[in-house]
Amino acid sequence: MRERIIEILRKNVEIPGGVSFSVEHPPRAELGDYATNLPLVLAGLEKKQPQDVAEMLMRKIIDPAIATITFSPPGFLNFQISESEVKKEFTRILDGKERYGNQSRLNEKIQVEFISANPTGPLTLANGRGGFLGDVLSRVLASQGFEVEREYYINDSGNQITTLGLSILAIAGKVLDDEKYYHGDYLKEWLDSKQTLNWDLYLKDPQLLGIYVANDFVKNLIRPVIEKKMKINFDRWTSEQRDIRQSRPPLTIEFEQLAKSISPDLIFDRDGARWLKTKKYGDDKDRVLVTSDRLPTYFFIDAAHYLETKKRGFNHKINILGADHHGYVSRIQAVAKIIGMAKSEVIVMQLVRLMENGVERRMSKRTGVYVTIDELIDEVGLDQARYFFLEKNHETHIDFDLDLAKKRSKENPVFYIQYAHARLCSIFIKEPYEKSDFDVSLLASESEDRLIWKLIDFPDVLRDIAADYRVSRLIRYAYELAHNFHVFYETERILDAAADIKKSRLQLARATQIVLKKSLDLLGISAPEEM
RNA sequence: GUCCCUAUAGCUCAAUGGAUAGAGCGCAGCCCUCCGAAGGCUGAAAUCGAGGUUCGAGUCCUCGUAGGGACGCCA
Repeated sequence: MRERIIEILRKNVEIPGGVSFSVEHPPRAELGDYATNLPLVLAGLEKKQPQDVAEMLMRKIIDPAIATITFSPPGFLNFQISESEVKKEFTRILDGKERYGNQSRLNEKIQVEFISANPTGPLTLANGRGGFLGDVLSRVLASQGFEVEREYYINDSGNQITTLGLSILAIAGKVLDDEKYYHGDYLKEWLDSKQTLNWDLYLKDPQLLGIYVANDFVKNLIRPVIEKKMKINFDRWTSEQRDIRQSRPPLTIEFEQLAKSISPDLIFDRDGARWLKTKKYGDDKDRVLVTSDRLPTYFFIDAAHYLETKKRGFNHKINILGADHHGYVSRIQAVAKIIGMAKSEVIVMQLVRLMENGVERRMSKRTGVYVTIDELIDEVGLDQARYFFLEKNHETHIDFDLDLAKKRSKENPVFYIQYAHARLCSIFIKEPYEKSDFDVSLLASESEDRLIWKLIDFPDVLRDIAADYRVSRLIRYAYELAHNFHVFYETERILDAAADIKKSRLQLARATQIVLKKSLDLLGISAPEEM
């Protein structure tokens, strides 16, 4: 509906290009359904009084969707939407059902890479946070017409894999233990599950053992948790080893040649190493591609990975990373520019701190005492876990209160939303839904009006999320929708109202059920029919 | 030392530069002869500090203060 207002404004008024103005709900409902600051904006531009501009605009804006226009100081126009237009939008919900709020296909491919945890152990809470964000964001983007690929990148080679192999050797007593090795119980469990191992081979090549362990971890510790516990599915599990390092012809060489073709000095040798001049693209220093030991760095491989993504037709990539990677952002964005990817975004998730009895419990992959995401889901439930992680914007730190999360308290916001859905379902158990005509003018009480407007906002919410990736908006939306419904339900009678009113209220309840269910589906939170 | 994130009610969080800063928890109360009280309603309570930009700043800029994080030819 907001887009419709903007359209109407542009159709009736000549607005210079590049001028940005707002269309939003006014702070108080009695002012109108939508408000714009256009008079203020244009007055500033044309050096006129906002009120004069507003009066001129009020004469010009004519559209059947707009019933009345009023001016309010210092320079806003308030619109009241006509009843017929409200009914039209309302009907779109009932007819569109679960497709309400979707946009038509755009023919634009986006890759969302997320989680991509090191395969050296089970998934942490931070992995969980990024996972839920990527999952919901992918679904919202798909609803807005983008062709989305969800990618999990397995870092199954490199130094941390060698360390993993050495860690097993240390636990088996074959090499001396070291502080930098991994020490979690899961390593011992892996070792115990193996009858015989070719120690001579692995002592000679610890990375070989690391690859073996990492593959097992992905297969047994990571992938089942993602798919079965977190209920997240990926379109592509990309292996660093298989898909990037062993690509023929080598992607790394292709990247290097591409960089050289842009400018020969982008690649240079210094101190026996090979460098990429990322500084030229906004990084604070240049970065090494090949070490003086002639080994490609993780960064070089990642550059090759970006190139591979681009070559498969993606001109837009969203990469969701943990907070510890923030120093990595500018160099990978430099790569995106070099390979000519049109849009590249890196979302850095801020930390999750685990609080227990008022004190922080350290999370570390190397101590083996941190709480894993599957453990958390087992304790608090998937719906709760998703809600807690998605509730806050990705740039805020989360203090995850374990005690509170474990408590299945009645005041829980998840139950609040689910209860609204269960209440709706119970209405239609008593009175099976039938499509019928209805009269919006009979839904004129404050609680009904608010509920209707909340429903109509839904497509705008999805549109906003697709633009700024703030998935927490959808959590808020679902909560507010549930609240508006609860108020409506407490204030107005549905089943024992007069026949014509009942008919209209049942349509309103139906529309609410549709949108609430869809919101929960997008969030990956279950919508129980009874509880 | 450099860089990133954060600072709003007792606590956890909202608020595309817009009108009287909103919720939940907690606290003090009220509402089931009535479609599900896992609900509704009422009340007390807040923008870290100092400048600046703007018709207008919680929001943008500068400088402080405080908390968290990152700074390797590791990944």
